[in-house]
Amino acid sequence: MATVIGAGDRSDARRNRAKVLSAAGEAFAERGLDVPLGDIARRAGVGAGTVYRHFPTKHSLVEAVFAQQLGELVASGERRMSRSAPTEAFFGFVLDVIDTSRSRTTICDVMSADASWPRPVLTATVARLHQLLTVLLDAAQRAGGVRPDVGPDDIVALTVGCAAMMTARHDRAAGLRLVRLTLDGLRPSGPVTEARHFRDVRGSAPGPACEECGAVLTVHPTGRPARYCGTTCRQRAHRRRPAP
Amino acid sequence: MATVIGAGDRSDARRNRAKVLSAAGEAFAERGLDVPLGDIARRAGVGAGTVYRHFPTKHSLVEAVFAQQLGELVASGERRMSRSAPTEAFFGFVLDVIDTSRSRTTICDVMSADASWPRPVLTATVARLHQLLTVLLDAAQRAGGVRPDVGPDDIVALTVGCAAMMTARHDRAAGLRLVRLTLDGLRPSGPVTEARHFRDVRGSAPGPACEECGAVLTVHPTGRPARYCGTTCRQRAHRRRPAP
Amino acid sequence: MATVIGAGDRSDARRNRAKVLSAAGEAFAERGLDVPLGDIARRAGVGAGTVYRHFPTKHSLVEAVFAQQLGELVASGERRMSRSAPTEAFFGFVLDVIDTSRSRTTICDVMSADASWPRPVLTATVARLHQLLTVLLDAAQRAGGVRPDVGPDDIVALTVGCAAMMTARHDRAAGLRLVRLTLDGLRPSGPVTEARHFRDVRGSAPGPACEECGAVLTVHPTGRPARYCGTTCRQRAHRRRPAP
Amino acid sequence: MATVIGAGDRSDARRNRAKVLSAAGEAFAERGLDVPLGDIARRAGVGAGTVYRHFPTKHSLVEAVFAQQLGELVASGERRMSRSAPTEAFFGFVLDVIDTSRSRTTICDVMSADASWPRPVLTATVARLHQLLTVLLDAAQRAGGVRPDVGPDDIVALTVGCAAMMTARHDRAAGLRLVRLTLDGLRPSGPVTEARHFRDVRGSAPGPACEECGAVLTVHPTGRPARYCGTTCRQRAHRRRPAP
DNA sequence: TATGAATGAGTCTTCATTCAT
DNA sequence: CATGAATGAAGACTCATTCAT
Repeated sequence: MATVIGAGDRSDARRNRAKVLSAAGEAFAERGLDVPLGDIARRAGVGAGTVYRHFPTKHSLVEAVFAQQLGELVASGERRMSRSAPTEAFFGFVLDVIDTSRSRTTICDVMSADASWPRPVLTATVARLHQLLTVLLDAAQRAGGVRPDVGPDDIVALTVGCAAMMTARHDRAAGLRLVRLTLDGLRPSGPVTEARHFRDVRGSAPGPACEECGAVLTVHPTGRPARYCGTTCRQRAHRRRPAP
Repeated sequence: MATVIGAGDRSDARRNRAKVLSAAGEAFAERGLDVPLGDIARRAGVGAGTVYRHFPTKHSLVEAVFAQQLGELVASGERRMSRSAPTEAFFGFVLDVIDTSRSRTTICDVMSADASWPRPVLTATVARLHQLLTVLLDAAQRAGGVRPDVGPDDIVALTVGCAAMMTARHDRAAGLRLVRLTLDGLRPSGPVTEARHFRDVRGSAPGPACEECGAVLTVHPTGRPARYCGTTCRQRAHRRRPAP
Repeated sequence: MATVIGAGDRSDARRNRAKVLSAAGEAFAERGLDVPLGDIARRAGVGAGTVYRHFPTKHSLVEAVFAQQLGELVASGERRMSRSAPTEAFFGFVLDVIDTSRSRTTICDVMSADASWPRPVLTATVARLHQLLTVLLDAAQRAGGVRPDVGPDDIVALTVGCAAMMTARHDRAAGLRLVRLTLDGLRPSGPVTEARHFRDVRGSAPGPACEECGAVLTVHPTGRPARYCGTTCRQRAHRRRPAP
Repeated sequence: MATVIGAGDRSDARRNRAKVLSAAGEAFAERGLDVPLGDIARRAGVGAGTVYRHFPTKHSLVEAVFAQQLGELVASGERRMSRSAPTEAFFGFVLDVIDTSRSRTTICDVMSADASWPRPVLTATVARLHQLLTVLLDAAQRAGGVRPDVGPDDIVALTVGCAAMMTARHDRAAGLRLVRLTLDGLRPSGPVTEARHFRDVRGSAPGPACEECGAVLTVHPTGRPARYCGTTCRQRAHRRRPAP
């Protein structure tokens, strides 16, 4: 069991650890989590064993890289929170997350759950991020800057999605434009659709929605609760079900 | 020197090809593109050699799987185009792409360019998809159902982003709600932000935009063309630049 | 998970499996369980992957090698049992195990429990061997050819010890001579020591023995049961105990 | 170019050397010679470099550990020699070696030649041990306490074998009983077998023996010297030879 | 000087691809 | 032809040994 090294150690060790961390960050961003550890070592200018001494598993290296990056995000978010008006802080933070995620494409892999990579990783940092997001969102919603019917989980998903947009659109400015388009949907004066009549519910479970298309369902005080917004969706959902 | 088998061959060969294709589709969806070829073969109930007879490379198998899936999408899109009103057809198609991508998570990997997987893959089918999208978008825009200042590339990026949202939000209905929120931003009555005054330009290059925040820039007929919308953004961009 | 291959497969596969098995047997005998798998593969004239196909772990290869060797031993023992007189069969079998163990030195590692190698291995075959030994021993004891106060576990330990002797004494004949000297102690007319008055108890727990020197203790029907054969041994055992 | 430190150096260096030595002894006993050097260093509470300062190779550490342990044995043997009657001294010494080898299982690896570990190691100490053994054996034999037809090499092999027995039999008392059973074969009134007529030859080459079963061969002054004790053994040996 | 960080060759294992049956 | 066995180039990880602090 290799000894994991803390911050109080020898200066050269600390320097090496930092070199490895940043090399890994770059490598992951450029080539995905599959880059060989040897490449990272070479990029950092150290031997493979050194990487290993600091991060006893490739897994733990991934963990450390993202923990650091998320840590920086959280720090910047906390700074914003104390310095800006609630709404501004919230949107600024989300934009920060999205924008910086360009240089670490794989953040999706880490934050989203379908990642093939074992991900009970990062739990602590992710939890901190989530909490910060909740606080910021809550404040922004109380200030009237964000529609009240979205919850933290929605924001996380939107963020991941926006990061993906930025990645898909190679032009940074164009990508940001799309992101703004998307995030503007969060404002209370947001866009209006056929299925727009969201109930004013705080949190991530904004009341019953059509299981097929997601439209908000009118709640009747009596009768069997509706699952779909109409016959069309009921039929579609039926077709989707596997034959018994 | 395996002979690749076309559609005109013996029927059992065609059947095998289909079996492999569907097994690979499932496997990729469930476990990502990294699933070993042997597993796919086993799942398909054929030998590894048989997979190779039909697809000379793993790469080409990936290609074929997504070509087929995109092909189905394109077909459904074409059906929509001929049957529905332009705006409805456009949004229906995009929603289709997003919604079905849940069962093949990796569509991002294939459509987005930063995928670690070599992707000059699918060129043909992707081109067809792109063209269909262009046509649908154009029609919807002409019908006034979609704001005129977005181009096909924007739509692709939005689609990829929305697929990511669906993946990140495990609740399908909640995911769809976010997607609608996002796509509503495409409607002409879309949301309005400080940086909203998009110029009415078709295509993926909607005129000069702030390189930092994406806001549209007012073009002055004389003088040096602006790169940023203001001092704030200029300063930000400056900080982003690596030290010389 | 590589597919492990049974006996009913392709002939070349079977041949390769056999080649690997015998190469591994030789290699383990010559150089211990630590020989690199690559060396075994080279010795067998196959690729590393082939070894892997047949034995998904190095562990399982070790397992298979010893299972086979023990299997052969068991078979020969069973043959002896049906063909020879009990005492002859018993000694013949034990000598067989000891003598053949020269060509597979590491049998100790597998049969003895302190082997650093994970050894819940082989349980089935070892159990069979143990049972055969029990039957043979029992028959020989009933025939009066083996003193009645030893149990199967004693025989296993003696066997392991004798194998070690053979290994330590490079001259095969001289080694066998020592082994005979040792095994002769099993005969009813065996050697006589100060502590020789073993109780006539069958099995591996032949009644109370001095915890220090192993001499058989006289059992008194009353009083506190003795742990040592005398003051000398009690004192020695005391010195051995760690200070409190 | 680490300087090896002798016994005449600073006292803390000597203390460190001792700590490493004892830590290594424990580690080898518990986990075999394969225990990583780093673990030994940690167990000793020193840095890896310190281990290296005292023992320039892992090999030399092993050497030192066993040299020390054997040294202790030799010392105790010499004490016995001067204090006890010859026979008692001999058997006491051998039992000592066997019994203490329980706490350093790997003595077999060091004393027996097939050890995968390079062993021209301990030559000096082993030679001393060997010499002591020879003296003790000789005295015991002259005193009539040990049969005259065994040599020092036989004793070494018996000792190694008995140590293996102790290891194989987890119950210490039961193990000791087996050991006594075995060592009793060394007494002049030892057991008698079909192949028992050992010639009274001192040393490790006690005259011509059957190459197959080890029985002593009658030497005829004329004719071709016999290699086997009879037709049965000749046939067995023939079957053992590899096909040409 | 002692420490423990760095090194890199060597080991096991995987898997895309080829090829004998 | 289909099958699945063989191949061998990587990749993750270990650890004896060296060397900077």
